Amino acid sequence: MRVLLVEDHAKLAVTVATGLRREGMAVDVVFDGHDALAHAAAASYDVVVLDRDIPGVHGDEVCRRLVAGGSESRILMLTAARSVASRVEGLGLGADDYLPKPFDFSELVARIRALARRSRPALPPILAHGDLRLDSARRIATRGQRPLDLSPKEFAVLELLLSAQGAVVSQEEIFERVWDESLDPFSQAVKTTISRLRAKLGEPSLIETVAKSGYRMLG
Amino acid sequence: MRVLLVEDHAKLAVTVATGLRREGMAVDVVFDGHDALAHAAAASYDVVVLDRDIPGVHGDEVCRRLVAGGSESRILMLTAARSVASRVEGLGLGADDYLPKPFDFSELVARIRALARRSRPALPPILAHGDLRLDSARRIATRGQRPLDLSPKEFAVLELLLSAQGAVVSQEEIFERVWDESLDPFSQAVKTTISRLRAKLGEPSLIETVAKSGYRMLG
DNA sequence: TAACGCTGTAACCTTTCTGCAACCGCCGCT
DNA sequence: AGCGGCGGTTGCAGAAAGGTTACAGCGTTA
Repeated sequence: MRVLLVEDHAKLAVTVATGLRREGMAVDVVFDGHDALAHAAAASYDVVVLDRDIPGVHGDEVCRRLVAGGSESRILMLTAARSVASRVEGLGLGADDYLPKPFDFSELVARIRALARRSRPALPPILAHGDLRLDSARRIATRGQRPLDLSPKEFAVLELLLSAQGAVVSQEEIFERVWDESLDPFSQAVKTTISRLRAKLGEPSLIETVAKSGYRMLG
Repeated sequence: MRVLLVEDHAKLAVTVATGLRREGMAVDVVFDGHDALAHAAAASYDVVVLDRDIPGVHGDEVCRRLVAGGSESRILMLTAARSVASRVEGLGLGADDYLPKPFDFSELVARIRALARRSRPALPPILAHGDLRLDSARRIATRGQRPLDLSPKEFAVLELLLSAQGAVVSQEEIFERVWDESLDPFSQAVKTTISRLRAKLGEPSLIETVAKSGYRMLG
């Protein structure tokens, strides 16, 4: 695990760095904001431990630039003040965690570990078919780059068709699996919904009608 | 945080429940073992606070069945005896912690919190989503640089939405996880709270409504 | 005690969804 | 060619869902 420690008080910096190394982390130390930015740009750290009050570029500014620059590193801010106001500021800058000084060393270690462990959120399973994508958990559908604004019923029907992987799905099955019994079995709801779906999906057409049997995804 | 309190001593139950609610927890109370099992099966609690000596099904048995049933909840046993032997028994049944009566209220709160934390180890110290940040431990929320003044309920709902990482969260689930049973199930509390949250979060809008299925964080 | 903040209720308004029904067009059969 | 069946399309209206706001009860605070 790689850690960048940004701390201008030499003595504290050495103490902390040594302690972290003893915990098995690879620690680089810099003393001011400029070096911090330079190092962060040059190497990829899992966690940047950033004292707020440092020479050169102020910690807040370093934090802001790291975030703005799309850094992959997690930022743990060390704040001297413990007032609510300063906490709020810390949060607003985009840090991932913060720790008021003075802090307990074991707590610092625990927090660094927690940040490093935090992996990028696992991507939800996505149904894809050609350039069409359905994210069921988020209820988002896209065709190519274009987001599709689907109603719940439309989404459900499309989800069903996609999960059939190109096999034909009969109207009856669609009806049974998307609607409940309260609806007239001779209802035209399915064909209406398919029609609206086609309109929203756009060209080239993705839903094929198989005469007298049902529908299936093309592609 | 949702807590199920199983305690047949009415007066004590009310006192404890009130105290826990004041700490911001959603507390359901039942007085015997049967109800305890029924409730635990029906809803998902973070922590079950279980008096050992209760009518119906004995506390030990409730505990055993919860564990056997693969419950996600953490179990905190309240035991009358304070002997080491009873402690061993309690833990042997699968409880996650135990507390001998009489106990200090603040200790109960601390233990519940500790258990809840353990059940959700993945929650990062600071929940972030775009320029929105929540520090759950300190109950501070900011949007960009601006601090948000959220009420407890608003905070809880926002926390839930954030932790869903953009997935859709149904109104029902929000209701179950933020409110307790004392509230009418047809209550409009959720939509009211969402509305107030939106107003406080400001523009651009961050909470999206997904028709007939719930809400999700945008972005 | 007065003032305040939090929260649920209710009333009212707006938006969205969705089934229906009428109409259209294609195709095959007589 | 004419007809009938099947499927597609679309305007419409009722219903349901969601949003907003004022207000009241309650507990806490000054």
